[in-house]
Amino acid sequence: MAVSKAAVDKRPMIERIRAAAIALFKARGYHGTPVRELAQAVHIETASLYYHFASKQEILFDLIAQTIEAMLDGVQLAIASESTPEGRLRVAVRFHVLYHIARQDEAFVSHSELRSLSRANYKRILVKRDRYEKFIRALLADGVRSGAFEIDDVPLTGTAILTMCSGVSDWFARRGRLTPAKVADHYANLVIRLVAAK
Amino acid sequence: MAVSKAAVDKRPMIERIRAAAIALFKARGYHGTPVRELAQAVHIETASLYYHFASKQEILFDLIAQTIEAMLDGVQLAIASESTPEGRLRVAVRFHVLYHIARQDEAFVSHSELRSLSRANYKRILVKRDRYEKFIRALLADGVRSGAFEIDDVPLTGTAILTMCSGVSDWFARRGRLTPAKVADHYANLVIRLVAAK
DNA sequence: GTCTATAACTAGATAGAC
DNA sequence: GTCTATCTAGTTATAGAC
Repeated sequence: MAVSKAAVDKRPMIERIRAAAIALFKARGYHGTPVRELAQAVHIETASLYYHFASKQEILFDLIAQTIEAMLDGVQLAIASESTPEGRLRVAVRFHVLYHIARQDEAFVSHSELRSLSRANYKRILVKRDRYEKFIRALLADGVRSGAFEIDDVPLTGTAILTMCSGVSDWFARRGRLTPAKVADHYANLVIRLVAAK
Repeated sequence: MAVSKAAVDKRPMIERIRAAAIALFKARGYHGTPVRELAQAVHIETASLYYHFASKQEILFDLIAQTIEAMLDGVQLAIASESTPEGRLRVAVRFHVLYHIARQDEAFVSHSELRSLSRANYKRILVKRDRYEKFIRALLADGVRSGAFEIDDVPLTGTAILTMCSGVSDWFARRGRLTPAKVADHYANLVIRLVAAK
C-alpha cells in the first residue's frame, strides 16, 4: 500500500541522525555535508537537529568516539579466550578486519574526518586511538618475547599492520568478491606470515 | 633586512597555487578550504585565481591527476633495471614508499579527496589508478609464475600491500624517528616476507 | 520534540577597470 | 595577470510559536 512506501524508522532520533551522518560524511565529507541535508535524511527540519546535538561538530565527535571505543572494547574481548601470542594476534586481526567491514562507513569517517575535528576534540580522540595502537603493539611485543615472532621494528610493523588492515574499509564495498570472513582469514594469514619466526 | 621577511616565491603562479592547494586540502580538506584562503596563501585576490583555473574543482583534478601519473611513470622507471621478480617488487615497494613520503601531502590528498571529484573527473582518475594497481598485481603474478613467490590470492594481496605502503603518507610526519630510506627498506622487507616462497 | 522564520555570515564565481 | 566590487546562493545556528 502507498502508505508504507517509506518504512518507519523506529530507532530514537538521535541514533537515526548518527546513522545518517555516517552515510553522508562518508559520501561527501564533513565539510561537504550541509546540516540541512542531514536533517532531510531523517525527515526533520534543520532547526530540530539542534534539539538533539549542540552543533555539527558534536555529531562528528560523538560518532568517531563511539567507533573507536567499540573497537577497543571488541578487540579486548576477542583475545580474552586465546592463550598464545599467535592465537591472540590472529583473533585481533580477524576482529579488526571484520569490524572495518561490518562498520565500514564509521571506520572510514573516523579516519578520514579526524582533521575536521576541533583542536580539543582531536586531542580527546588521539588519546583513545593511541590506546588501541599500544594494545596491538603489546601483542606483537609479547610474541617477540616468547620467541613466536621475529620482528625487526615493533612500532613500525604495528603501524604497517594496522594501516593494512584498516584499509579494508576503503575497498571492501568496491569488490565484494570475497565474504567478510574470508577476507578476515586471509588478512590474519598475511599478518602471521609477516611476524612469525621461521 | 626587513625587506625580505617573506622570501619571494619565483615559481610560476600556477605552480604556487597547486602547492598551496595541496597543503590546504590536506590540512582542512577540499570542502573545508575556501577559495579565498587559497588566494591569500599565494598573495593574490580570489578573482585572480580564476585567471589560472576555471574552478576549484579543476585545481583538485589537476593535482590528483599529476600525482598519480608521476607515480606510474616513476615505478615503471624504477623496475626497469631489475631482472628478477623479487628485485622488481623490492624496488617497486621502495619507490612507492619513498614517493608517499617525499610527496606525502599530494599522496594524502589524492586519496582522501577522491570523493570530492565530480563524477566525470572521478572516472578519469579511476582509469589511471587501475592502471597502477594492475601494474603491481602483474609484478606479483610474475613472481608466482617463476616460483619466487607463494601467494594465495594475488588481487587481495596486491591491495593489502598497496594500502599498507600508501599508509606511510598518513603517519610519516607524526613520527619522524626513521629516515625515508630506512622506512622504505623496512617496508620492502615486510612485503617480501609477505610473498616470498619458503 | 518539531516547526517556521530568519539572523549573521561565508561560499564559489563573474564583470569590468587597470 | 591582477585588481575592486559585487552577485547569487548557500552555510550554521538561533528565536520563539506550537
